[in-house]
Amino acid sequence: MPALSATLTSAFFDRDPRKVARALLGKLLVRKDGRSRLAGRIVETEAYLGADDAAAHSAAGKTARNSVLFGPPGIAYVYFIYGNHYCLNVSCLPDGVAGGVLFRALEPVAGVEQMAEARGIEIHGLEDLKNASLLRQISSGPGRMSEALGVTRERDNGKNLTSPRSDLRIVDDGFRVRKIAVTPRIGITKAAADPLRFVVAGNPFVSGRRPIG
DNA sequence: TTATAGATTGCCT
DNA sequence: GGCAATCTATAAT
Repeated sequence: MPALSATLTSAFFDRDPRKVARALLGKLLVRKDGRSRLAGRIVETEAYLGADDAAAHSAAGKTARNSVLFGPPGIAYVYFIYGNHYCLNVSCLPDGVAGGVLFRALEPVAGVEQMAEARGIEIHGLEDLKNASLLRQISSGPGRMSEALGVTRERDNGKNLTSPRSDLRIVDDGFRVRKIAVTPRIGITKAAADPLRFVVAGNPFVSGRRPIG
């Protein structure tokens, strides 16, 4: 990791989820797992606004499940969906105001083989490490990237992502994305037309059939 | 107490 | 392209 890397602070998340979702593109999501370090570059996010967003988990008010979204910024909100998958979000806006950003896809950067193993994908040698379609299966989708990084509700929900000692953090290593595309969000039925999904244009690790841009 | 939909994925045809 | 897997929250009995 370059010398000028910095963990994002709570101030970064203390603003409109649309701004946070856009600004997160190109940052690194880093997991410290014992002696190993797993990292992926964020290439796809979705903004979930508070009270005015029918598709947001916070839309119906505060419950035990979604309380993190109503708390201070920079906290991990992890939920279990369809009986199969975990999805990772980060809370935005000040304590008392709901809002968050869903992480949807990563480009694997470090610990690629361990992430593949967590996904049940076999990687054998340099040949596979260059196999784009194989690498794509590791973390191109919210459930996939959570599995690759070992994210679960039990382990990570409520975790402060802005603490330097956290085993799950978001790091700015100076990388800047070239172009950002904005589209409607994926897999929702309410407020489905709103352009609140942000992707790195042309990046092959974005979820879905083909790259955007 | 029972039913249903859900911020998904992988396997089937 | 269709659909099952399988947990959770919430709505409907």
